[in-house]
Amino acid sequence: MARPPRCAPGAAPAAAPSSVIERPPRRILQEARPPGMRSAPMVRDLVIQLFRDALARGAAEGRWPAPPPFAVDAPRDPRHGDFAVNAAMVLAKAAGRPPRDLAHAIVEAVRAADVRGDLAALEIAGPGFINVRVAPDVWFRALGGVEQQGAGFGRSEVGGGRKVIVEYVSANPTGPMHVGHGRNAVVGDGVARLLAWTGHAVTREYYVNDYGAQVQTLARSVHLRYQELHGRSVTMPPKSYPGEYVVDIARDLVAEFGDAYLDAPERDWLSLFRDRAVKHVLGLIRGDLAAINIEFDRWSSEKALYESGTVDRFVKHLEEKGLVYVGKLPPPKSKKGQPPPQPQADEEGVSFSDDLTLFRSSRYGDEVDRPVKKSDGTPTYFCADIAYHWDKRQRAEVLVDVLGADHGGYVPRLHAALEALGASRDDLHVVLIQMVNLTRGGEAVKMSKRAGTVVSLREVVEEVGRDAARFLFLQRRADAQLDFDLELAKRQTLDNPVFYVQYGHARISSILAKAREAGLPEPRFDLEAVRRLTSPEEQDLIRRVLAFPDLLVGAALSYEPHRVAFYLQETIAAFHSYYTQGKKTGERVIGSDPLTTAGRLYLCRALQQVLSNGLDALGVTAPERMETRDIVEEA
RNA sequence: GGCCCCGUAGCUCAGCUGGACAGAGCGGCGGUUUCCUAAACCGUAGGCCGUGGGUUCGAGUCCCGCCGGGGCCA
Repeated sequence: MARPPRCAPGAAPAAAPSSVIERPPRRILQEARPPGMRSAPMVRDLVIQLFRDALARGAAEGRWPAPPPFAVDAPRDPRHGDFAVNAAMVLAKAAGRPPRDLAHAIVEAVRAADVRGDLAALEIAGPGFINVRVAPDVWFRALGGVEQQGAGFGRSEVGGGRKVIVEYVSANPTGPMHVGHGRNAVVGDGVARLLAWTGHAVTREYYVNDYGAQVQTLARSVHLRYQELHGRSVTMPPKSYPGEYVVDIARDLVAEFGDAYLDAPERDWLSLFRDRAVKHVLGLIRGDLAAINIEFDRWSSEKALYESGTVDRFVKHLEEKGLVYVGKLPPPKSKKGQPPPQPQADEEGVSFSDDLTLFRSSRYGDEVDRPVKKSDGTPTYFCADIAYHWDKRQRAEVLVDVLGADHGGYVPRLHAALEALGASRDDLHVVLIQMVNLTRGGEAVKMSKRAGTVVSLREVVEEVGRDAARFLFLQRRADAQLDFDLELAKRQTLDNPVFYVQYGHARISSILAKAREAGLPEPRFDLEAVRRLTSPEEQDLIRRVLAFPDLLVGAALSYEPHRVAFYLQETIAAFHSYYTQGKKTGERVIGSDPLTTAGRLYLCRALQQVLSNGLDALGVTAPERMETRDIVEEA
């Protein structure tokens, strides 16, 4: 079994998508909308509650069977009202009645339940949808929640304080981070932020592979450079780390130990050189991460798992549970017309001819049983990794691993391990990160690990800036290949999405500043004022603002931070459109009527808050103002 | 050879765990400015959602086959 690097090799040229889309654990979804758990009443919840009550009463009175889960969604077409409810359609079969017929009955029941008159209209449409139009005042009142919660608007408790460990990056400590690692880091951090926003107790964790073959190779590379610094000429073998940072490490060792290890046997220096090298490289990685504003709560060392005896105890545990046996791996199938394959050890020194200790993962959905101990009795990488996952599972209820997409094949055995050990496979959710293709003005930036032309994350961040790097990494679903154009990322124009969104925030801030200069009162929530927000554009913006908390819940529970990026772009586009619309009439936000102006300013403030909170959830800054650049007219 | 993923507008991609006529950005074409940022907006062209079946009241979304691209195990 190969020892997998834990991050996507973003440097590989022209690779295509491969992914496993996993769904959030079911039990979280079911608890996703506990009634009354939000501090501010959300409009959608109100509709759900009214339908639930009405359906429950009807069922109790025997008018129809107990309702299955039904959907309350905002329809794409605003003519279909504020929400479309499919309750009649999902209930029709069990009730033995045509959907539209049943819909009439349900509408009657909901009308009866709506004692406060929160619903302005209920219509039956199409195959049996019930289109709901909420009374305008319900929307207006809900807008007060934005001011009330401020920087916390959008926070929810759907996580119920559940402990989640998000493991991401976990790049081998053998060199600085490259762009592929960067995407993993930013997505992982985005997932962690979203989970925190939705009431989970999040630990961000980095698994340091500081024990196996890779870091020994690093140590040997350092030793070669160490010899070189003593005036010997060396050639770096193909499987070594030639980077300049390796020379730095060697230089430190020369300064400290002189030539003490120049001709010493490997056993004298290997672990010393390894430990020094790992420490140095982790410093580099920490710096790379800091440059994009990422910090971990915990660095878990593979080596420490061995040294503390955790791995040995874990193997004993597997033996006691009868989950392992001694046997051989099935030999690889020989192709037609080709000689049978010869036993050949893989990177970790495992061959199908060896007697291995195998974990019965095939009982739990894996293709074959996986070795946990090699023929010499030493544990495999996989063994330590499941020991680590088991340890994490003791510390948290839900685990998230952010892995490179080339680890798709690794996922079933992790699931198998959790299930075998008495947890649920759904306790671990894996986010697979696809390749990053770096381009500059449309031209592919050629990268090759072997040729040493991999572009480092640091270079990219220094060139395009932290915010652009973060936002663009979150622009796409994690499991879709990402084209990252350095030229575009750097551009300070509207075709750069991060700029577009940030500019929107700055523009709104500048409008609010203008109002302040004009001596207008600070925008506060005032029902009378916001009731003036009746234009289609304003109504649309109100609904967008109030959809924000639900958006965060959906993004968090499906581990998809890219949804937030899309939401922000769409929302600010709607504002720009509204603003320009007003320009035609000569009156945009600040107008002649004080009450209307107050309502519009409050809407601006609410939008500003939502943009700022959304950007925060992505770890991107929300600037108050942006430098006005002179527009050079081209003659 | 076995397993897995992907295939939506010229390009890059969304599509909220099946819902009502398929969306955005870029690019193309045509417009809008007495600034509370035109670093913006509006309009227009462009898609048998790879393909053939199936499930369903209803499929871009779920199931099976095929074609094409990729990944993992070998």
